[in-house]
Amino acid sequence: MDQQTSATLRADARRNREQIIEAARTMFLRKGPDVPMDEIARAAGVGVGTLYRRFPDRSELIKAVSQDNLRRMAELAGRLERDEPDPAVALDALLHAIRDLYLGIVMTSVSAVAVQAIKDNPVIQEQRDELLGVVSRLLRRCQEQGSIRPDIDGGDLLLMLAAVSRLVPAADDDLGEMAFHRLFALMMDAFRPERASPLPGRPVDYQDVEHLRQHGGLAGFGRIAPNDP
Amino acid sequence: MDQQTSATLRADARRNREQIIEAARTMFLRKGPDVPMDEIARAAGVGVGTLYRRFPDRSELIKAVSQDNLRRMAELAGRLERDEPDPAVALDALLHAIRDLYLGIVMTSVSAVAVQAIKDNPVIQEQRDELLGVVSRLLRRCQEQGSIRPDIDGGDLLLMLAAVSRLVPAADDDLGEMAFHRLFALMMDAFRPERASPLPGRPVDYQDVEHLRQHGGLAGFGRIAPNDP
DNA sequence: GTTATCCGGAGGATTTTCTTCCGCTTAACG
DNA sequence: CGTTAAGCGGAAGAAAATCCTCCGGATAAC
Repeated sequence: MDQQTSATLRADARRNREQIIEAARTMFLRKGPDVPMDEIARAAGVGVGTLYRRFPDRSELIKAVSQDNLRRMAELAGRLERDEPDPAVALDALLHAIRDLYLGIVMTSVSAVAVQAIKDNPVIQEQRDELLGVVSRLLRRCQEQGSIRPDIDGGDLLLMLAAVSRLVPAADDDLGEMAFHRLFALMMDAFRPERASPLPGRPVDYQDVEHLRQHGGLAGFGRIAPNDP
Repeated sequence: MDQQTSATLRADARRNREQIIEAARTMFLRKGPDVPMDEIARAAGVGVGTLYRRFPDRSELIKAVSQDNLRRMAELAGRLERDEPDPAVALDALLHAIRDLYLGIVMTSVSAVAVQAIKDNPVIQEQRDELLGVVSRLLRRCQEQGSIRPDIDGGDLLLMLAAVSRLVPAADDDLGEMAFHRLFALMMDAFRPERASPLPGRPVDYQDVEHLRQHGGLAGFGRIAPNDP
């Protein structure tokens, strides 16, 4: 059912499908995972009927958004690692892409439905591993060259991104846009190595993040779909 | 109606009232402003009836929580400014108090209902101004003594706190607790001067935050009560 | 120009959340 | 202790929010 997605679809239908995913990506970030379907449809400029025709239920939509996010990121990550010799520049570019696309890293790494969607699809799963792998390697190289503090791991980065991502700006608010960019930049400075003060606890890795997701250890984490186990 | 709050109340009733406020404080942070009243009641270990008897509707509860938050913080802020000569130590202590109490700075500074509640009560309003004043002064002194980067304002601090506060840990999860403390520390490091790279935009002040709240310029900001104007 | 595909959104069905109400408990006080 | 006024819990009816189907009309494709 998901295969003829882009193939046998009429032009307007394909356009609408993309608009829906785009709108859902932002709305999930802005209002949370149980934002009403009507609102998503309105934001996408289509009727609810169209939304339901393309995505029979909420979890299908979440799956689609997650996979789309992941595909974009994996693509970019691969390209950057291949073409950009300086890991600091590459990591910077990757994080900026997350910001500019409101990519909701939370969703692709953290939602149970999204995780299920990923497991269901070997290609996507490979993309996920690839993406996390690239981030890990870039991070390590940055730490080796001294451009990122040594006392953090990928999970720390992920959690910080998740926190800041929650404050995605409204579409038409310049001040919000400015504040969001600024907050993001401020966050990135937190990872710089100069005179880093000792952090409590220990570096948080991807496995920790997975544990937090599964056990609801942090509010706003996991349970991206209302009826997640 | 709010005056005999602590006065003419039977001992068990007063205890319950406090438990409700405590539970609501955390639940608002964990689940957002429209968390069902039943959940708050359950978390407080009381029946819904008790909750409604004490707080006739949601906005009364939000008001009570906000005022309670503000009272605690203003008290601590005043004490710190008076007794602690080093502004860096004082500011640090203030921020740690916010963390330890899950104080929901968001709510006290940012919700329309909370803002209304504050305007309704001159004493509380004075406490609010006092608190923001203390933070401003401490911040300025820290910047003068070189312990905080000079290119930020109070609003930047507030927004960062709001972002990180959203990831309040679950009650019984050690990993979540650790990650939360760590994230908080990481955030504070972002404000140190040694690693300051040029930030985009301009310093965000309290007035900007107020504007963002009123116009919904940042997701998750403002509209703490479902029917906020 | 024809037709298969797609669209929008009104509105009934369903789920979630609110709020009241009353019989049972308990703190307060002599 | 015993009395009593204050307080409690939570079942259940009311209200609100959300879901999702359905079909007359529009439009891309050829």
